[in-house]
Amino acid sequence: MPFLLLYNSLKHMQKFYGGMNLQMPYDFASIESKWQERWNNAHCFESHTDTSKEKFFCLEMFPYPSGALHMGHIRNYSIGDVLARFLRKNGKNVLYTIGFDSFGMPAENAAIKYKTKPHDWTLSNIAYMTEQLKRMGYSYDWRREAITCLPEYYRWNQWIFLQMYKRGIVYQKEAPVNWCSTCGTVLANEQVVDGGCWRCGTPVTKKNLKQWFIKITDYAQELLDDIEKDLNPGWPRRVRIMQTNWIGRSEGARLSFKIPELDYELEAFTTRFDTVYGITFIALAPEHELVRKMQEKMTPEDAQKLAEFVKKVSSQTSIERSDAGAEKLGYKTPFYGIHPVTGKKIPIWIANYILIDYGTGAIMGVPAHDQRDFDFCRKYGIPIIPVINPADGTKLDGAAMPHAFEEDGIACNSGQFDGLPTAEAITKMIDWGEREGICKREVNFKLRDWLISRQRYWGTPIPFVYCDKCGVVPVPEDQLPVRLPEDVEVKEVGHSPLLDLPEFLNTTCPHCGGPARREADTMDTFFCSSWYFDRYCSPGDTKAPFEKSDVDYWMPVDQYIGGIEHACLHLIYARFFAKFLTDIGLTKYREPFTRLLTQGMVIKDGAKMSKSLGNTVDPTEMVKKYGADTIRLFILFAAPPNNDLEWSDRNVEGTHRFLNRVWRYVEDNAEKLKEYGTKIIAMNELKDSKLRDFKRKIHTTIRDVTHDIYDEKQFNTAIARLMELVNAVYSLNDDTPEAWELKREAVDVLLNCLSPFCPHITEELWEMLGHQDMLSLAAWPVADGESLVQDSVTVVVQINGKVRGKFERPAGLGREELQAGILAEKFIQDKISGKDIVKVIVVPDKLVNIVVKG
RNA sequence: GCGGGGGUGGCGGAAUGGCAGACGCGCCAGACUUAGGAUCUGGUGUCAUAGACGUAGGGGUUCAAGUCCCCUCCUCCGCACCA
Repeated sequence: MPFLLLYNSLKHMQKFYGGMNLQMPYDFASIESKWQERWNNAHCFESHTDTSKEKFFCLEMFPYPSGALHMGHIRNYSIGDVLARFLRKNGKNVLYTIGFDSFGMPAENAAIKYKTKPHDWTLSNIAYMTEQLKRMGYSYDWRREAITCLPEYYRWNQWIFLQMYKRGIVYQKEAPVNWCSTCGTVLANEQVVDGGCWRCGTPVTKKNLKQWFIKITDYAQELLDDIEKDLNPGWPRRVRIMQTNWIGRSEGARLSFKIPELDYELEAFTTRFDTVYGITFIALAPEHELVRKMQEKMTPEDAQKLAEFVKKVSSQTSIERSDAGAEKLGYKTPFYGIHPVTGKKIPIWIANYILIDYGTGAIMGVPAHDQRDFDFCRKYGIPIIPVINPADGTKLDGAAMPHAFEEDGIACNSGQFDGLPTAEAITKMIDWGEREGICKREVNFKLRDWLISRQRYWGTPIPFVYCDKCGVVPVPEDQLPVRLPEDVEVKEVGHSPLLDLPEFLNTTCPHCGGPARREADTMDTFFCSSWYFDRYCSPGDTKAPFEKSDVDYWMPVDQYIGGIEHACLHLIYARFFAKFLTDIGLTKYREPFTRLLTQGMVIKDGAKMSKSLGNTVDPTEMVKKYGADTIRLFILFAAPPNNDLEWSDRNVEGTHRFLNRVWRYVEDNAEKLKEYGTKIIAMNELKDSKLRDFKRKIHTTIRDVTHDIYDEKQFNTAIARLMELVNAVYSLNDDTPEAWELKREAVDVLLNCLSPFCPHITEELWEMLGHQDMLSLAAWPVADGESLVQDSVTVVVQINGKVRGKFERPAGLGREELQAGILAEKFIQDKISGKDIVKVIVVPDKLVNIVVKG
């Protein structure tokens, strides 16, 4: 009775407040927290290494703890959780957890702005975001969480870095590096996007600094080869192509020009050795080492002019300098190089369009067959000599050509090689050049070594010290971690706070025991994210970054989910790490991520949700209003994972309505459903065609949902199938015991199949129906073959390809039988009377197409 | 410029070469209501009377094309002086 009163008053409230559309027939808030607590107490989602079981490692790109989750995170993790829950229910030993990529610049900026400390700011963000994640009901094994800014984690960054040093793939070099003045630090090549800083967009300039590099280029070929060998088809084509282009392999030859006046041999790389006879100039990057040597031999006035030119070019930002439309600037030096084939004197220029860090930083200029060289020569009046004519017989004229001829053709003006088609010319001329000692076959990559030094505080200290006596000395492994001081005030001083901390900087040399200084630069945070998944396998290990047996069992990741923006950053670094760790015997997989899913952006009002555009939707608010289940379901239903997803408040309500519909049905019919929950009626026991159809619907739903989730990762259609099942349940107006047994079967299947998407409401209803087990751990239903078989089928009849009728037929009729029966139909007879049947196409159980004439 | 996706109702989106538009949103009508922005039922590509036309546009292959082939347009994304 008290319950009834409450219920009625709720109904009244609904009358008055229902208009606000927030009155919930089901109390998602308490249901969701109830089940989150139960899962936690039952340790349901904790996984253990167990080689007797088939594993599945489901991984999501872990977040940067910026303060709060955004919808992009919610989307990413909702996709992952569905897969994790689905596979768990399908008997896999699932590793599914999360962590925080918690080093990096924003913490320093926030520390200045809010007068706090990066450490405190970061950890409090992590605490808040952890609450948000828990509130969403994701089935993480929280014991495995990895937080990269804690010494327990970053000490292994240092350790791995030292292993790389030992193997000779870590080195220090003074080089012109990408500099972001806003961030006050250098950037790796991959972090320069459209000539600007990937983080803040500031145009990047070059700066000469001594920095730490990792020789990722040693792995260029393998990184390239394995894209097609191991990542096809598990990775999206788009990402494979992006990485292939980024690595940028090209085959060609290296040749050299003697410069007698400077006693120097200048090397250049070309992919078009067949055009050597067309060389009319040589061009160097302004940063080339030869520039200094030239200046020494020039008159002071000329040297000064050259210096000014170099200064002008190098002060250009990379956008100004490398934009395809940018003006080509050159400076003619008084020096000549000797053409290696013809022996002619070739003038040497310095040009802004030559890049110091590709090839040798010098080129052979062939204006007739390279548009860039062509533009340059037209501007400075350098001669143009064609050495290839088009295959159609046209003869090119260097003085009259409107643009460079870059296509293949027939060699000319090339001595003994005249008449050869381009492909053959390239091979034969390089063969000849190698025999004559003029050139050498060479492969070049666009990929550069990974610059990992950052002039910042909030990162992993690079474990090296500088000793006046011993030089650069690695910190011994047993002295790790080199701890980052946490109690530090960050100020806007333009350099790392570590430089102002004598207690950090001053140390003793591990080698000689004398006074020494620590390296004050920290590591690029992409170092942290290159192996965190290994740590997930073996969390809390204090003796090693991870236990080999754990990693051998769990790795590689079976499904990785994240944004496309990491295609050429994180996803290349992590692949490189995998290869390195395997090479030193720590692991045995060579590719870390077997399958990759790149989810689309979350869009609102036609633009990516972002704080700067002010079009964000706060997940926490949405969860408060509709519950986690609704938000999860909406985000998975609104679009397939790889598409962009348009946020729609209306559709959120629609999704919420669907869950209410499910709730209402089960609650309103709970007694009946429980009463009849005892047996499954087999298909062959059912006579009524309506009931047989209903039974079939249950099982086709299982079949289709399973396929959509696992094979297609097409969650929107899986959810649509479940909505159809709900509609079917509502529509079955049959009060017989048989019907109730079936309805009970349908509801059980519905709740089970819906549970990966909406784990809370389904657990609650599952329990309401008297189940003793936890739905999250209950086995996924199996479609019963017999129940899938159709009794009858609708056969579409076409005449000349146009639909003219539909007929019910028993399933499984043979071609002839089906054709004869259809042709005998009076309706069809009437349609084709007086015409000749040319041909009849029969697709059993589906279609008959009658081709007629006349 | 090069490379890769896309283009289907009012909207998000479905369709192993075989009934285009599943499912949802929205909209329309009705029911229950004092009331409805709740719920339920029905309808909803376009034009029309039968029927025709419809998947960016044009051509082709096929008994049959949103789906395969060729051309064009539009759009999004990535790379962009890489020798």
